[in-house]
Amino acid sequence: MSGAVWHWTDHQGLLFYLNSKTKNIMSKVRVRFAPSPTGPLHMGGVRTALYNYLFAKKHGGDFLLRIEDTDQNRYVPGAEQYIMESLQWCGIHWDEGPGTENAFGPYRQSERKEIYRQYAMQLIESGRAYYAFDTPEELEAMRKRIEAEKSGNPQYDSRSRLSMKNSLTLSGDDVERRLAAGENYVIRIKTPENEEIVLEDIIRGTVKVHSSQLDDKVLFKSDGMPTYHLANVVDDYLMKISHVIRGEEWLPSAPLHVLLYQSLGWEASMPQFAHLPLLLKPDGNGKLSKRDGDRLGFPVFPLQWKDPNSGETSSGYREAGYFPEAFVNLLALLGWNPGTEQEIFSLEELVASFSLERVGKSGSKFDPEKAKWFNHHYLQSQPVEIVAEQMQEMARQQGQENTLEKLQKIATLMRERANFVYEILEQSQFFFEAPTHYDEGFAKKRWKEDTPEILKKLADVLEEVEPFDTESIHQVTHQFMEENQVGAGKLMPGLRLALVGSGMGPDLSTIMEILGREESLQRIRHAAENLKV
RNA sequence: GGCCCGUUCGUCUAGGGGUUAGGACGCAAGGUUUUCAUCCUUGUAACAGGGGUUCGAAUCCCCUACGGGCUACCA
Repeated sequence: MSGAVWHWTDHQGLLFYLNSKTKNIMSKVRVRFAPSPTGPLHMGGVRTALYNYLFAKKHGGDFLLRIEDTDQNRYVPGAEQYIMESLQWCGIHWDEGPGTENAFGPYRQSERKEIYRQYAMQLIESGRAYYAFDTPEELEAMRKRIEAEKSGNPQYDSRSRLSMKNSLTLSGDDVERRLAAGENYVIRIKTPENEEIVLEDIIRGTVKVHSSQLDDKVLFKSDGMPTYHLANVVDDYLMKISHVIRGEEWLPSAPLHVLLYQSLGWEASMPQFAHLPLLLKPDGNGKLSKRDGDRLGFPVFPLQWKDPNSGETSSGYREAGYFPEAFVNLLALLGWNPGTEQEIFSLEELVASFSLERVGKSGSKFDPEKAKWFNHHYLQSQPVEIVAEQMQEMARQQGQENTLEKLQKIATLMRERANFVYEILEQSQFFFEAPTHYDEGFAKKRWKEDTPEILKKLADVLEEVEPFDTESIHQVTHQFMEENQVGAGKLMPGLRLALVGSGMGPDLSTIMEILGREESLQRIRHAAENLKV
């Protein structure tokens, strides 16, 4: 948390901010989520998007989606679509993005190509950047040389650039000739030699880096596309982004971005930064990565993803049976907390409670067990109609056809013991088919010599129950126990074995109501005839 | 290697000079239940280490250790 930054909102949701550099600037909150379509978004990316969204909505601002596809070599077909579908599934809706027509668009960097060149040229003209003609081999040789000499960082920087082929070392004529001849070139930033770069991070406070540690990063590539660094600064400026909320992996290059704002003369409208702690692998160390796929025993992706190149499929939270509400809830609490003991939050509640000041500094490991607990909660609070519909669909895929009415009864009865809809179905199989075998251990303990006789007698009584519903069955069964001097501990386990096939499950009267008279009696009599211990 | 960031129960975390260091998940025990599960109750378990500053440090400062990120014409 930075001591130098305070902010508060008014009722219009405008954010006034004040920091040590800028004075009393009033601006609308505009944030962006800027993924690269190089594959599926993993849960860490979704969390970044979520925090951006929450922050924007909290302050009545805009949330934009910008596709950072400046690396044409890494483009993966379907990735952009996947990203959008993932956000939509989570309920994270963007105000501006690909597909929305707006003065700030387009929102794909590949469609903004010409814009960047103009600013790269501006930097060249003002002496803040320069052309470089070095080949990959020459770059490699330079790194090796510095490494061997131990004369500094093996990088293209204010020291080494003087021994390279660029518009700082070459004559003006030579540079002109090379450009005219169409020789490959890049544009690099000319990092100041001796300057302290200070940035205020909302989460981390003041971060200082000396410019001598920074290298002359490529801003504009030989293929005519900008690198992330240039594109991101130019777009954030043009799109009037007020806060850059992104992963901690960007912290080391944040000083470069500050330098770019300064060099382009945009320092007064530079956004505020907030670098989020990373999501870590639950086993061992390191940040969670796409490569982790299903290796850890739980999905790392919001939605299932099929890699178009390898054909490999990675599972997603949606397909694993998670409700988007649960996924969003658990993600929100991974790195942020409200300062109260509330843990269950709807998206609306998150919007109301969220603040960057309460985002922690250290990385968090994801706990699959707690994820299940969240889903359990949302399974209980879901309208039972929805649960039944999902059960119907799942059962249908397994070739089972059931009425919604029956499934609703089952869902009501069974869901509290399940974490996922599919678990309800798994634990409810006895509703759909009669036991084909009986749990041996349970039978051994509870199926007594006289159990078949008692059950047959009970079946005869149940034959007459009217109506055949939970209440009547319950009443008649208890009356039966009393009249026949049979305790519940004696009758019920056997009855359960007959109806369910094992020693588990909910209330037997309710089970019988759902099964119906015919099926219930058939099961009881079948067990009485056939089960021998 | 260099630069930067971090470190409270197993995990997510509260707590920011004086607390029995709080909650949640998990785990364990007990209760409820005709069974299993749910549910309820109780319990288990943490300030990385060392120096300071202070009457007093989990909290402020320094060092160490450990972990992480970055170090591409990737984002």
